[in-house]
Amino acid sequence: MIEKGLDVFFEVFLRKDSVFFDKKALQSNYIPETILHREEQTKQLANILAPALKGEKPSNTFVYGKTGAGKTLTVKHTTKKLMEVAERENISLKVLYINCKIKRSADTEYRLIAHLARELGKSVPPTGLPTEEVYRSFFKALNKQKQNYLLILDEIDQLVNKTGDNALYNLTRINEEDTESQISIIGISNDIMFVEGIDPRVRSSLSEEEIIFPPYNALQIQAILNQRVEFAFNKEIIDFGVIEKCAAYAARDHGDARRALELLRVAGELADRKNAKKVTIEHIDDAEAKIDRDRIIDMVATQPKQYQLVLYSILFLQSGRKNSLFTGEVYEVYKSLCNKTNTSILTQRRVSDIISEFDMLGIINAKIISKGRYGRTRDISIEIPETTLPKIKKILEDSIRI
DNA sequence: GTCAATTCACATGAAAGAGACCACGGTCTAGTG
DNA sequence: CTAGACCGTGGTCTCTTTCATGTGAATTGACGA
Repeated sequence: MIEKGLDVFFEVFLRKDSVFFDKKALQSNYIPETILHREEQTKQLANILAPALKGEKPSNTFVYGKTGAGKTLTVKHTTKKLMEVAERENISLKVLYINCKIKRSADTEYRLIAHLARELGKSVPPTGLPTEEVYRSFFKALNKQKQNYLLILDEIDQLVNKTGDNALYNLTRINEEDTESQISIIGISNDIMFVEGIDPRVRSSLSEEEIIFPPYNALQIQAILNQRVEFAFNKEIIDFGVIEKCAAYAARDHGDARRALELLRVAGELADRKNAKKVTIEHIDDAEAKIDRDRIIDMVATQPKQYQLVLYSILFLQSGRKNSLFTGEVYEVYKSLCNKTNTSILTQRRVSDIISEFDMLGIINAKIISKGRYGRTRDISIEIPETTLPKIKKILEDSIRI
């Protein structure tokens, strides 16, 4: 019976009209043919990279801008065009794109170099080798053939924050040594202040050129959305004012185009699920709420057990009363919770760090306050919307109690 | 009443340890010719 | 003789602990008016 129901469901699903024509255009890895409102930056970048076509080494470049400002998109787009010409003209040039933020991919020195070596056709184990060894392997691959490399390090600030500037220093020094190949580095960062913290030698050689991506304003986001809507949705599906609303939402926090596109996509999905003929403003509102909720739920559910215990302690304490709570109290509750669930107890030092990590994730709000004679502590309050709280609690209870 | 010293309850940093992973090379063992 | 199992060594990486130091204002207590 159920089987039959499913069959029907899938068939209906297949034949159902969708508001989407091609959802791909709304996904974040989609590269449109023309990039709107980034002409200036594209030109700058093209100017910097062009020498590569003549076999010269382009300057190392730093690209700044807030999330969703089109940095990655522009860089990818430009290098892609560059490669097309290079291939046509038979110029030996290679572009390596690495996102330093992706876990277990390139977020440490070892992994970055290992990743690079692998890109050059060396097989490097994910761990076990001395970093030196991996460098050697990488250099060897580099020298095997004369070629210019364009190394794009996306979210480079993550790499440096976590592991220091050692890797960057070594990479910039490759060109000083007498090697066959040359490497140009394009660093992409969300954080403008981040260069302040790195070794001056690295900084000067790394940021020979700088390109800054200002955030989009609401009008520009509208234009971008309109461009994507052409491809993504069927004709006349988008209700009046939807684009504007989407753009307004996204422009509200630093013109994040990625967010605007996600909003639109989720709104479309919601409309689909409700069998609506059009995507309306209400769908946008729902989508905004849903994105927020999903984000938090996902974050909470994927936390390690110890983290969940700490979070549960906070929720537990908060639900009992109105006033805010402090680290010491949370730690006491956490300890007893550990005893109940047979979990090893972490030190207060560690729990303190965990609390501050939750603060960074935006799940809680932890302000450091001084209570004078009565010490210094964090003033903790929960940032999760009322409506989502019960669900979060349920998730935590389920995963802790086992 | 005023002002500097004290004190609390943690925050914050640095360093080092534990344990999970993994590669590599050497040794042992069993199977093969 | 050789392939494969097994072990010890040495490496990375993440999560923790340990030890040390920092911090901001309420409180205290000496001091002077």
